[in-house]
Amino acid sequence: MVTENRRRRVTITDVANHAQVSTTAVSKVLRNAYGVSEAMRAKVQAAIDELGYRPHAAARAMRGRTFTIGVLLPHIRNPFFADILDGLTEQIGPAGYQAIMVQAGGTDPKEERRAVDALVDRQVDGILTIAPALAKAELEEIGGGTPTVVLGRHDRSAVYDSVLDDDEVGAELVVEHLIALGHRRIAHITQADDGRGRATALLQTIRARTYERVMTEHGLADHIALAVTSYTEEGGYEGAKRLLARTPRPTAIFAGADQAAYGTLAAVHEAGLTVPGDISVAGYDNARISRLAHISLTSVDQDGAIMGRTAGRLLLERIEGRTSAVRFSVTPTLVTRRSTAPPAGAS
Amino acid sequence: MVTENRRRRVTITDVANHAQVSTTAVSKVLRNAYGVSEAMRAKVQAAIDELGYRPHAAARAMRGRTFTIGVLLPHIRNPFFADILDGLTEQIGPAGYQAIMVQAGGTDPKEERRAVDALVDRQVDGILTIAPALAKAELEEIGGGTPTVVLGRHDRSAVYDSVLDDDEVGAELVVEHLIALGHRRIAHITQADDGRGRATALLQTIRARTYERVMTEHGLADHIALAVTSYTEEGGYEGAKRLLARTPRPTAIFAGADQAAYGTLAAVHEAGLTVPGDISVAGYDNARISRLAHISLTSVDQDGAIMGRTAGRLLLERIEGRTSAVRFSVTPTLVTRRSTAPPAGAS
DNA sequence: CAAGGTGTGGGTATCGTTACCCATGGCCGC
DNA sequence: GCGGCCATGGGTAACGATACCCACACCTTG
Repeated sequence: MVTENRRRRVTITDVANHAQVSTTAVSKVLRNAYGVSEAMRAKVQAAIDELGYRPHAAARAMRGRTFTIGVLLPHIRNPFFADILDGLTEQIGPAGYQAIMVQAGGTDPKEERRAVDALVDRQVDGILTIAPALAKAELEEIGGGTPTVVLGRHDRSAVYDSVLDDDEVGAELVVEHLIALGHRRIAHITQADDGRGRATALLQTIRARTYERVMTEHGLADHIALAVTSYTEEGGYEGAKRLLARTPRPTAIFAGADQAAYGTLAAVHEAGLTVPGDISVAGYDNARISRLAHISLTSVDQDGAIMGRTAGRLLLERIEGRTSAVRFSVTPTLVTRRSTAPPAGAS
Repeated sequence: MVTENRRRRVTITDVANHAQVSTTAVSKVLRNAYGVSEAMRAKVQAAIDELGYRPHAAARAMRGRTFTIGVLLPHIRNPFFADILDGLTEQIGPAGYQAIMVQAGGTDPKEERRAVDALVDRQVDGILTIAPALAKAELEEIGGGTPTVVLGRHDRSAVYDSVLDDDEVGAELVVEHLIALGHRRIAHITQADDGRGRATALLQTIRARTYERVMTEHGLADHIALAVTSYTEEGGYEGAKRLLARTPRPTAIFAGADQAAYGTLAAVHEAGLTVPGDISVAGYDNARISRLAHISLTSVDQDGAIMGRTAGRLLLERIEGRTSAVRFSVTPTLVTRRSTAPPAGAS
């Protein structure tokens, strides 16, 4: 350990001495606890300011709260997560809470579990998991130990809260849009679930099933074409290459996420085809980059900021003692841009 | 506090009882400390596995290490940061360390300081700050208290380590490339520094100065045109709009970061101009999306994974006791793509 | 064979904070 | 006027782990 001229931290005892009161009194002021006179509060606050005292979160964790919310991200490449995080921070910051993030490292449930455990070991007061691939039983175990909000899954649970967008509505919007444009050979790129059990709760499953349902409802069951890769650029590229190799070729590709749509655009271009001339492409998430003129991707917009804010509010409520489970759903909207158009040869 | 059927955590005492040894012995096994026989290690490990024990990081923090590295990110929208983080994780993971991230919330030094303090309060063993806007004095204060690596700044410090790419080389590559293509009216979009002091250490400053220097060296000093906004899509859009309004219009725009280049592309397109027909555009960072056929942005590649790995290595070394300061520099390379071409009217 | 080294295990104080409970004094109501 | 309530402040024992030091057995060496 480097101990050069590392000066000692200011502790609650220093503050207590300086203000001529007990550490208990200081602690009460810090926590806004009951039983503190206005004079006491002022005196202690003055000492805190004077000494530049900050509570030691690790010490707090031994007895009380850490005022920390842990966020589990699958990775930090998806710009949509940034909106969620901004909403979360906006909500919990004023209450004195700090968000810390850990990367789950892909879609491996083992890695994800390790990452959640890292948060639990650090004694966070609440956990927000974003689109976790974990089994529901594991999520419930986590939720049983720490207030938890799960974002982006359609499970219903009694021990944790859910925040999600209505993926069924979103996927329907896209497929109906493409069909309305005149497309019939519409393909879909989805993400594999490496779960061992039923994955009906995963958003990629909902999006894929809805695609199949809407196609079927329109009598297009024979044109269903799925590529099961992943919601990444690589996945979109790989999936599109496979779909484009089919005969007859699809005239539209609905990628389950914008990230995958970017890869799709690259594959289409590489195949010497144009968007939307030869192939229409649509995504899901409405990431900022999708708005750029050069990409101009038709996509489904879900309000990440609201989802993040809500997740924060639900966590604070649970930390304060709520035990009933809540489910909050956002209705998405379709944003049509230049990446989708009627198929060649349509009227 | 929710205390429904929250079962007690397995502690080191439980493990010690179960293995019929002292807690000290268990602690030694956990830390791989000296003075443990092979038999003892096996016995304790068995008890740990059997009980599913995990050390309580907060309790550890009171006396020893937390095995946690804190990462300060300006925000999580820049995909380049993901590469850095992947490199870091790859390096520190096998050593038993976990990375936690906090968002600094823009370029406000106050917010940044708050975020770093949050890490310090959580007793992380080391801190990696990515392109911080903090004053050098503050960074040194932090480095004096916790092993610190600063990424993306050109300061030289005796108390923290630096990891950076040679921004002078990178910027020179871009400007020379554009000049070689035949451009003369080359503009640059840079990021404002809200620092009160000299900002010569900030990478945006180096990139901007180098741009000016190379222009001057080629006798193009009269054509220097700077837009001072920020390294974001919005900043690039805004900056490009201003630059395009000039008379005569520039024929090439060098955006100091890919994110800003995306905004530039949007502004160029919106102005009814084409890339690279009317305007060449180049960026810096070589983000993955820049490789997409639809964007195909000429950019400067800096190897984020290596930078992240190196930062991790340096932090581990410092935690182990190194006190001398180290500076690690990566030499960037230029990746030319279709967004740059000779100006209209050039031979 | 004594003296000292070495390898291994354990006892205990301690980190900074809060939960829990007790002490005190003023005030109220009967 | 007295019992009891309330508001306020403080004392103290934890929380779970590790740093530090000591105890002991066994081995080496002169």
